[in-house]
Amino acid sequence: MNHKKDKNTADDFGAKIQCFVDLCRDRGLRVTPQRLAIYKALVNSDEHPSAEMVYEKVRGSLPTISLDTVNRTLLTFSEIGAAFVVEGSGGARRFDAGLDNHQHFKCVKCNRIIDFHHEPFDDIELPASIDGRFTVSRKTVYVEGLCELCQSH
Amino acid sequence: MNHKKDKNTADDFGAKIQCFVDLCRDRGLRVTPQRLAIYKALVNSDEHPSAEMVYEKVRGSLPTISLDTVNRTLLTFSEIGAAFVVEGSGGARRFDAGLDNHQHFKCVKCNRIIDFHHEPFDDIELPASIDGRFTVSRKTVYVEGLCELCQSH
DNA sequence: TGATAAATAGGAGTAGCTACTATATAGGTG
DNA sequence: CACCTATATAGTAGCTACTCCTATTTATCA
Repeated sequence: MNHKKDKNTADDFGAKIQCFVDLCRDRGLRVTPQRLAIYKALVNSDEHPSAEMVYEKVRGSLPTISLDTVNRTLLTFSEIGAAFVVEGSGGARRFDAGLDNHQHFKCVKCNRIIDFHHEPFDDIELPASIDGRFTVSRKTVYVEGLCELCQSH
Repeated sequence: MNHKKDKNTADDFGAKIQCFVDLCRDRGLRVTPQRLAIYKALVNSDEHPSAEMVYEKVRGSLPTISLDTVNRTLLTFSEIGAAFVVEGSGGARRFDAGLDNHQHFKCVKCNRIIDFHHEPFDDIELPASIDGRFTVSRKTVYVEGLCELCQSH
């Protein structure tokens, strides 16, 4: 279930890297030592790191790498599908008066957050592994994509 | 369905404000003109504003208010339950290699993001109002609360 | 109405990007 | 297999979104 709990076997790991290299070539991206190191650091992390966290890891093998390269590279990865940005993270904190039950759709282009309401989502049943282990204060369905204004470009 | 589509009637609005005033008093918080103005701006907004956006609105009636006050006040509101922070917003961008289907639990105290996997969540059915209107690139169940380490304090 | 604990304004400091430019290099080509 | 060139990188500067601090103001209660 937890795909990162134990160290990946050498074969697993090699396969993932090969996959990644193929993906880069496929998209016409060069396979640089920086990109490889950043990808490895990301795959070997189980904390959903920020750019800063990846930067600290990668500096072990590439001491002169810059934080900007790490950030840019991680964004590039999310464009080619080698990684993704954890939902809602990044950018300014947003507030909601929370007057009614609703869920959020976020446009990844213009950053608008649009409410919608689908009753079945109002009371999601969490598995016991979560409910028992953590104190849950909020659970919701979260949707991302392009809003109607931004898709017409 | 969309609770903010039309202007609230004067009565609705008055009731909300009264509710808010009662809540403040209940929690021993003073009802200041700043707090009222900020709350009104939030309730009348349908964009899930950032502190900056609320700041711009409130400056109309309180030209000398500071951004820090707006930020601090909005956070106070979320502590007393008069508002809440939109899931995942705020803080640094976080990355995920996305090798398996999984959902995220975020600890609001230590900011760790912990994977969990519950198969029924892998393919959530969105209502037609969303699927038809937007280009959806990502949909997930998102859970927030206190992790096992942080609840023991 | 006066006292006081709480709240605010303003400014300084910090984190996390983001844009820019000169240098370096991956990978195709002859 | 050395060269060429478009792509990528390092380093720096600038910007946004907070966050912390302190002096001043003010909502509330006696």
